Amino acid sequence: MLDLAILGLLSECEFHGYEIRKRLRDELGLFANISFGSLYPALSRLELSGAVVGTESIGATPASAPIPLTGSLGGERAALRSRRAGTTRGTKRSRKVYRITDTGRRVFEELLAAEEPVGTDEARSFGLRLAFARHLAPQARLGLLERRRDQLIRRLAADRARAAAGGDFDSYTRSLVEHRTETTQHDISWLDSLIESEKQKQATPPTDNRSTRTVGSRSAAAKGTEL
Amino acid sequence: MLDLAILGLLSECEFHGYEIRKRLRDELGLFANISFGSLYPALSRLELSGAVVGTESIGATPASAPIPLTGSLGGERAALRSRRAGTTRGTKRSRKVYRITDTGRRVFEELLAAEEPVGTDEARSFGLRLAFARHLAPQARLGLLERRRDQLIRRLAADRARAAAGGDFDSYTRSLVEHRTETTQHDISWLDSLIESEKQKQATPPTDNRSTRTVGSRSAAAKGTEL
DNA sequence: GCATTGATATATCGGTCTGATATATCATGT
DNA sequence: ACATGATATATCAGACCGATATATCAATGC
Repeated sequence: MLDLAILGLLSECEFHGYEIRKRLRDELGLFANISFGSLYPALSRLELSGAVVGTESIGATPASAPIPLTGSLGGERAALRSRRAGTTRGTKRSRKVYRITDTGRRVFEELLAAEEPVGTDEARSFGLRLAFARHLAPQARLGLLERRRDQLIRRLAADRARAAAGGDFDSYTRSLVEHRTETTQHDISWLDSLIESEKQKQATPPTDNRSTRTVGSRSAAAKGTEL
Repeated sequence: MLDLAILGLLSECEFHGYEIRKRLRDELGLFANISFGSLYPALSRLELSGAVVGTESIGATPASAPIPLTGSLGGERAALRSRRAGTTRGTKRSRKVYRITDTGRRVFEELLAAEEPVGTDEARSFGLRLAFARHLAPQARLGLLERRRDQLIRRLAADRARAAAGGDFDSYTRSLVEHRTETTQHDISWLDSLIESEKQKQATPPTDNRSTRTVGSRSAAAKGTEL
């Protein structure tokens, strides 16, 4: 889960731990606030397995900055300032910058294409994979969408069975189940439109006919579903 | 989290571990498939702290069945059958039946009324508390709903900031964030209607004027929200 | 000037939950 | 007779979270 997110981030740019946390929090909103107690062990794990390499970057960076692309680090400004002021001592603030390796890219693609674990944070797992869907082969992408759709269909069936059978719910519980059902239906419609637009894209492979519009948004949902 | 769910279940009836798992899975759909690796430790924890007592119930139950209320246990049928067949040996299948104590009820109310942890499984945590909302004081119930609403408002703001600022998303990521935004809006509307109907209920406390209809379903959402 | 606050940065610890696995009893179908 | 599957409990490694510790530095206030 975390490994996939980290590798996905690093596949585009190199970062240090603290920055990875921020990106994961701000970029997609799928990870509220990754704990350092899971982030740093994850980075160690990935480094040990050779998926990433971490280089100790101890300030005092020369003007030809190999500073990572992040343009807003207090440390960098401090380094510049101290150099401008004539102090030769760079900042001693240590940052370990991580870079993905070829092995890492392979691992990333494996994780991304892997069968999703069921029952454990399904929504987050799917969301994360969808956010990196551009790295998937078209056919694998379609598989991802359809597996997620199946999950939701099963959930809808379970919710309906609950509503039909039991029934000894109080009004709060009843409202909870009702709302869940509606939400699941909405999710399924969304997936239907994603799947439809994905199939359309694959049907016309060569000429990229102005299909830059947001995928699956507001297009009539696939008619089959029977909600 | 699990403790709250377990105590809530046991507050109505006594169960053994396996049955608790089933109920948690089937009843609300909030827990997909609780792992025994968390369930049994949780029960031990609760027993050690005096919130529940577990009595080893080794089959051979007399006909005046103090069998827990679950009417569908293979073991029970087996016991009956073996008795009918003249065998004095009851089933040796051991089950540990857990019963909530007064301490446990107190702990349950504390957990239920406690400030929800943020960021960690917010949806599940809220859903669980809503399912037990009947055990809350009206004012605490309103607090629960309004805290949840605040969470969602914050999420909506964050998602909009993401959509506004960044913008270097591919079509999949864009669709993901769009869909999340819609879902959050839907959740807020739902909470608005729950809050509205809760306030209405509290405004007219004495005469229970036919308010048995499902709470907050289909009623015009509170107008203020500005979605 | 200098102290407090807050952002940046890494690390570790205890505790909770998951997934896998082991072990056993019993019912049912073939 | 034998396999399959539901019932029932238990344990383990590993992932993740929340809290906490530590340190550097910027900005703010007095």
